[in-house]
Amino acid sequence: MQGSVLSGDDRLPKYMRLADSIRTEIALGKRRPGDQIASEAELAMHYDLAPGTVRQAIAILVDERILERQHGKGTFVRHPRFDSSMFRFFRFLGADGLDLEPESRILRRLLLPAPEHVAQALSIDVGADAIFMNRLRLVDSKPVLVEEIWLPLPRFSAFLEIEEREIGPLLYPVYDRECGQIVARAEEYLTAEAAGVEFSSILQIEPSEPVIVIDRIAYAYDDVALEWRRSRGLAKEFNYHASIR
Amino acid sequence: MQGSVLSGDDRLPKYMRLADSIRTEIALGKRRPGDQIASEAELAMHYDLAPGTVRQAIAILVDERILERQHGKGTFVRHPRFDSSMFRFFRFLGADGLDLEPESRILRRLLLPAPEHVAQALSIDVGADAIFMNRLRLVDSKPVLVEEIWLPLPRFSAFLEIEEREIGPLLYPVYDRECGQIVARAEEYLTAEAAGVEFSSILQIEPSEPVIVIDRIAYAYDDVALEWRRSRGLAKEFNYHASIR
DNA sequence: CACCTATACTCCTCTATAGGACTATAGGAG
DNA sequence: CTCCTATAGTCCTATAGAGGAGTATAGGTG
Repeated sequence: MQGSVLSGDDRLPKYMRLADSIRTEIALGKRRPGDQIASEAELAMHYDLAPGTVRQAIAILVDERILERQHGKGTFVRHPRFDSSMFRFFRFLGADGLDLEPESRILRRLLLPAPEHVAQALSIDVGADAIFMNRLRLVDSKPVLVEEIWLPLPRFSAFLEIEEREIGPLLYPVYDRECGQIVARAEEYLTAEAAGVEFSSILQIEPSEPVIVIDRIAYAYDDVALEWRRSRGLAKEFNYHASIR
Repeated sequence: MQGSVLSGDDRLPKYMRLADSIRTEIALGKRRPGDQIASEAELAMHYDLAPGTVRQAIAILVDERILERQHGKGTFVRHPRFDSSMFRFFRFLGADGLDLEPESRILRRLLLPAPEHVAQALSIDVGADAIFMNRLRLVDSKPVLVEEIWLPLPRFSAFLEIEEREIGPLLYPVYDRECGQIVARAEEYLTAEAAGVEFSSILQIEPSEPVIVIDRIAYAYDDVALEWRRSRGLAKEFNYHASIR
């Protein structure tokens, strides 16, 4: 096929409109992570563009970490891989000095009315029912992280039905497989506080000991908020790194 | 001038070698933040390259936040602006709800033998003398942040001589003006802990109250480590945001 | 004086083309 | 069977050029 025309505002540069068009295809689910997109030559032919213009469009999406180029193979929808990012920050070393894979234990999973800050983040009505899950992460059978997770309905209603043993330590693959929801990006907000009575007993520390609190809102490709999560972990195991310039 | 030849390994693509060449000029101090570099057309002429190749080289440096393009005006060495980044994280609001400019009070400034972690970061000998500075940041006359700062000799020897009143709240401009040292980028490492007796008294809080600890190593354009800094601030005023994908 | 216009310089968009480098596969040589 | 080679498809590098768009300035117009 040849001579197809780019949609969108024609006052915008062609490379932007092509990038928008590919981004939209992904947001609509026509292309999933891992899928190969059309080659640069095909896109150029299809939309009647010069190769350089196509490359410029793709460069934008590579920069946004939506696409990934592989020299000699093709261009692919990137697999977002940050579910375990909490363990970029928390390094738990076993007696042998090697990183340990943390276990997961679900403490509660039920419907509850969403509190205000959650409802706002997930764009649902305050007090509307949502799925609430309470999870404990353990390393060497010692608790290191507690999580409060909120998921909106009806998008995640299937998540209440599935067996607990089907839920591994990584939740985002489960969201994809069981509910068809793909997490594309997230925003994290980080602070610290004293553990307090509730969490000190769960984490088996003193109430005055500091914990890191990470709030995360996860979004789909179309920017719909999918999950609200608050994680608390031992501050002394926590180390975050950032490069700034 | 025309027909100049790119230096560096000629197995590398030309755009990379041009980027390297510009980066090196900046590292050597031939170009300073704010300076305008040669136009794309001039560079293309000078090195006998196609305009697209020059643009590709500049794009790399723009991506690295070393250069900045201004449509219609030119391309400039970017001003690194992150000295106040601590106050991206700590938001101190006055009674009127507006952001407050924090004051600075230097508690100590003297030569001391560098402890191991500092010496390692600054690539100097353990126990070698270095400048140590202890600084307090205040908002509304209330202490909110304590800083320990280490600077290597002989690079910063002028810093010991200058009057305290010449040192404003922002140190990096002082490093530039007084010592000719430009901070180009930094690495930050973040954790939290209980304040402890020493810092609780300085920050006027309880010893058990949590504080955020930010270690920062600042580097020049040529990747020489210029400053080691550890800042401690009230955790409850601290909020860090990150986008991940 | 205030305003407009022409000019020159900058980066930006887009076209068109040629060949190199990397990957994968099919088929033949040994 | 293993190894090599040819081939085709992919992204990557580089060339050359035309015109658009934003910025600044000099000089003319009213």
